[in-house]
Amino acid sequence: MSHIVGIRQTQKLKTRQALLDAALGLLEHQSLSSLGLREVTRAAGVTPTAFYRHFDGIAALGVALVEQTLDSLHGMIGAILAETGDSEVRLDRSVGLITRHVREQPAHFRFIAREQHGGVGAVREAIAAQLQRFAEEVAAALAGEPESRGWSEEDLLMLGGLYVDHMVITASAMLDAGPDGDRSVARTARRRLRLVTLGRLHWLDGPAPS
Amino acid sequence: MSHIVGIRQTQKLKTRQALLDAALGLLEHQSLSSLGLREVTRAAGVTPTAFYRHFDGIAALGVALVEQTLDSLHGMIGAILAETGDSEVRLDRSVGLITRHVREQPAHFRFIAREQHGGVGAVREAIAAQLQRFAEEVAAALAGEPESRGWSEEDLLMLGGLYVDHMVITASAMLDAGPDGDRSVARTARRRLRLVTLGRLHWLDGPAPS
DNA sequence: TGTACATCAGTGAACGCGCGTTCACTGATGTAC
DNA sequence: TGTACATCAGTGAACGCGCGTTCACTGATGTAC
Repeated sequence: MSHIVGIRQTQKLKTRQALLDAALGLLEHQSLSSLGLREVTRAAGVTPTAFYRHFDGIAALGVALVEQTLDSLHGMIGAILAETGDSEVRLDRSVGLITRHVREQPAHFRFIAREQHGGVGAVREAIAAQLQRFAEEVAAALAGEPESRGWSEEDLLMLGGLYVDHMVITASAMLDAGPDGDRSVARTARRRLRLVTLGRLHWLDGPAPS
Repeated sequence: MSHIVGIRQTQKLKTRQALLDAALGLLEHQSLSSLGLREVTRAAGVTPTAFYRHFDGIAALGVALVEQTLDSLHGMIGAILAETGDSEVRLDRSVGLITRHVREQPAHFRFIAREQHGGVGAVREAIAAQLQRFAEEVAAALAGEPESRGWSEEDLLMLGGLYVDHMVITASAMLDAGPDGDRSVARTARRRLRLVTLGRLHWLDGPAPS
């Protein structure tokens, strides 16, 4: 019981992380299904054989990458939900937070956008499950706001999902646009959010949803 | 000048189409960047060498596939825009049209959703250009409606893009959900559209957009 | 219409290469006493 | 603390395989006269 973490385990985790980091870097310009095991180990500085001490294969590494990557998105969502104040200001800050995170962690967002509909089933499912969790978290936060009085669970989840999907779309658009296009993408994202917010405020005016 | 189309040209086009069809079929379960040239020619029933009579490489085939595939989406968008009548009914019909098209041409939608953020730059750009065109078409159609009085060009384009993005998201969700999930995905899609429509109707009530 | 030549879509053999996976191994770390 | 043994993360050689691309070719189609 002596060591809580031994030298061995520490080193193993370091190698594992090196593999994950190397993979994420390589995925900037290709997709997971074309990523080679030898390519990853070469970039990580270990032999191909060592890979199998950590993952069954590239698909398993992809799933691990989903967990790790979505932690960073989770922090961002938390920060957005913590925003308070006038809705126009909040909306501005939300888009600002997305912009900053995308610029700080471009590889993470690119990975999620790319593999969300990518060729590796297990990874697609892992991403879908995490984004679903995010949508539920957003829905739960929305439920606490006065604007949501009278909303059904289902409608809150619909709106939460809409926000999450838009976050991914906006991040992806920023990546495609490059730093020079940030302002323009942010401008459009703000307008889209404003439109959705307006729809939200008048949701209960309309005909009963079917 | 005798023949408008000779036997040779006809046969060549047939082989080219066989390559495109074979590729689209194979892309159901993988992404373009992992698709092999030999794999495609094998499925199309020609030798690997023949491929080069039609395309420079897999990326060029991908771009050709974008053109072909988006023609089918274009028809769908036209059908949606042609819908008239009460907004609740239109919205219902639009979602119905998407559902039907997705079930009839699943490979086309899957390809677009997957490669929109995929690993092949030329293909990503081709898809982005076509979706931008679609957004402009939708914006032009929206401009003619009475609900758009007072809307700026920029806002119309923002809304057009929002509709197009949602069409892709909905189609992708249908594919992921499988036939049994169609009803539930359609239900959520209708609500999202309804929310956006409500936002549209109150767009000019809010503060001046910045 | 018939003939002689040109074109060119598709063939089949060949190439060098990097891939994923296996195996027996090494030597540092961990454990029992 | 010291010793003897067990564990196991990472090594390095080897394998068979399918890949993309090249090349000279064939024979049906097209063209000129």
